[in-house]
Amino acid sequence: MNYDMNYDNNYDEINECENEEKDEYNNVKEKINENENKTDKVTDNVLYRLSLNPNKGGLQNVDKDKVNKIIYEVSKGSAFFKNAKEREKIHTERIKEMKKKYIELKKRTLDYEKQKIENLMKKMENERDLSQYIVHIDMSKSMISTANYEERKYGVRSAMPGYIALKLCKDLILVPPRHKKYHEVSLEIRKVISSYDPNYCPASVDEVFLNITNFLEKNPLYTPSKVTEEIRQKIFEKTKLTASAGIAPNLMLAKICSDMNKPNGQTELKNDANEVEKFVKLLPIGKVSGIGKVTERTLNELGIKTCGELKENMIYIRELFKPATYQFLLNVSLGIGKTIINNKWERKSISVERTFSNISDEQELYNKLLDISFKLAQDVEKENLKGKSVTLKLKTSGFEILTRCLTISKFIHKQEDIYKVGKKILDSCIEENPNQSYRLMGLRLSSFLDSKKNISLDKFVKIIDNKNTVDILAQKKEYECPVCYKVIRVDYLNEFEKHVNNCLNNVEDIKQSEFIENKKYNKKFKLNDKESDYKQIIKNDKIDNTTSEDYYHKGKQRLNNKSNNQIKHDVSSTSSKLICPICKSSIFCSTNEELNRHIDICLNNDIIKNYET
DNA sequence: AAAAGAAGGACCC
DNA sequence: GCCCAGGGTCCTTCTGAA
Repeated sequence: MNYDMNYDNNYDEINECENEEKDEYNNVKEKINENENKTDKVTDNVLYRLSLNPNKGGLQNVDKDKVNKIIYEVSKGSAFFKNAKEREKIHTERIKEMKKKYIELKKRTLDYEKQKIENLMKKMENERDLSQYIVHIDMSKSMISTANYEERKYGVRSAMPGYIALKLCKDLILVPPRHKKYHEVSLEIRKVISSYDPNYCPASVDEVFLNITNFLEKNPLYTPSKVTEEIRQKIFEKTKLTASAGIAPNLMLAKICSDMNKPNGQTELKNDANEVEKFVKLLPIGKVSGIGKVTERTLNELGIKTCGELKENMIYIRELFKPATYQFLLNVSLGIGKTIINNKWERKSISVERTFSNISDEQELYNKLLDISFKLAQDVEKENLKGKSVTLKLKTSGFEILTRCLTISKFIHKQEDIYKVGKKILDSCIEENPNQSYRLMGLRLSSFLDSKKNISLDKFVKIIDNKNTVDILAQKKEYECPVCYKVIRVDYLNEFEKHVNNCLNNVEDIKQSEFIENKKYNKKFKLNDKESDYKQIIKNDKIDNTTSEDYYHKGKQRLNNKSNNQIKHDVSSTSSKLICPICKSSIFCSTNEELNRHIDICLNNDIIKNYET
């Protein structure tokens, strides 16, 4: 079967393929039912979940029949399969509810709403930005670790468990990925690409977005497809790797296009409203990045297979889905996407997780935690991060995933500290469910203290001006410390700076106060037994009375102050007056936002210093 | 009362 | 001989309060 569709010329082919897929799917289903004598819907859907996704590239010429059967037979009865079934049941239930609602909605006329939504869509279409030429380059199919094209012919996909892959393809040799090589290669590629757009954005190891609009302007002899051709050619020369590419007026469409001519070809969607509409109308929703298995099936069950059908049904989508999803789907249905490439990525979390053979023994679990905390601390150090939220992730032997998160008031990065917090969570998990055995454990650090990003003095000055209270260059003023969340009164900025430095230095250790502050956590995780418990867990951590007092107050303060814009200057107000644990100055909190700004400022104390002199 | 934090999911590569 | 990863992001729902 040929899934190599050419969207530029033949749109009908898409529909044909869709039907063929469906037929084939039913075919497999029947065969399995024959063998297994099972006809329940759940199995049916689980199969859908486990089956190959025919939308993805590189799967033409695969005997999907056979592949699906093998996957099914090897998987059935496993804990994984049972879990998939369970999840599927829940999903199916959800869909049933939606359908009911959908039918109800269809009975109503909704003329007014329809009009409204149509107007909105028209407006969006009119404002469609067609001025940009975005290119998406995808190398993944030529270099990715587990499933290359040869293997794919056998139906092997990445993330497939080895034993299944081996059944599919007896001669399969699992080659360990060579990350170094990847790195070198991707550097080469990026070098090439940056000459066409210095602001390109690496979307992943093997994917890149770039905007060639500027290049085209400067080189009028080129056409978009010619530029892309050249890029791919250069990449090939340098790395001997093929790449597929998509050219379109926005990121979303470019990505879809790059998927259409794999592994070594390109597809262009012209910057023309009619072309885009035509393209989108017949586009299967599953092709869109962001619509995965679940959403695809949900929409399918509502009779929506293409973006065109999606567009027709937006009124119902609006009622059936949550606002963010609705907004997303609305854009999708119109083929509207981002036209600006944002290459500024900042990480929000960092994590390590490991799968292992089932463990129920407490001690072994703690050992795993130790290992993982080491690995995480290493990574954290490499990235030079400090965070104050630690999340423990566990997967039971039955493939159920649970995550528990604990946020403390200090930013941590050291292995011992990560371990301490992780252990606290693990303790409570074990207590909750003593004999549970697990097959995976993970730790994540988040809520970072960002020391470099986004801190400019301008911002600070502006904020202060807006508030019309403090001038940065004036003296005897109040500043909010970004670390301790408090307002400091100082005569000179360097005092303030000193304060911040102190705060930053003290960020290191987790003290008892950290845990005490987190009352909710204490309750939930049964940590009321303070002294004895803490002494064991946090060894060598002396309790600084002032500090713990203050943090306690701070926690209280924050809760008290949620909404009010109160009293920045009322020194006598007991509820708002705090002593900074670091510099011992009186401080006055109002909103968290302000406190955050304060943080930025403190972190930037170098700049402040320069400014001052 | 609103904002935030926690837990759970869906998705992507 | 093992026996469906691991690293991220974003969205949604629930909770809750000294």
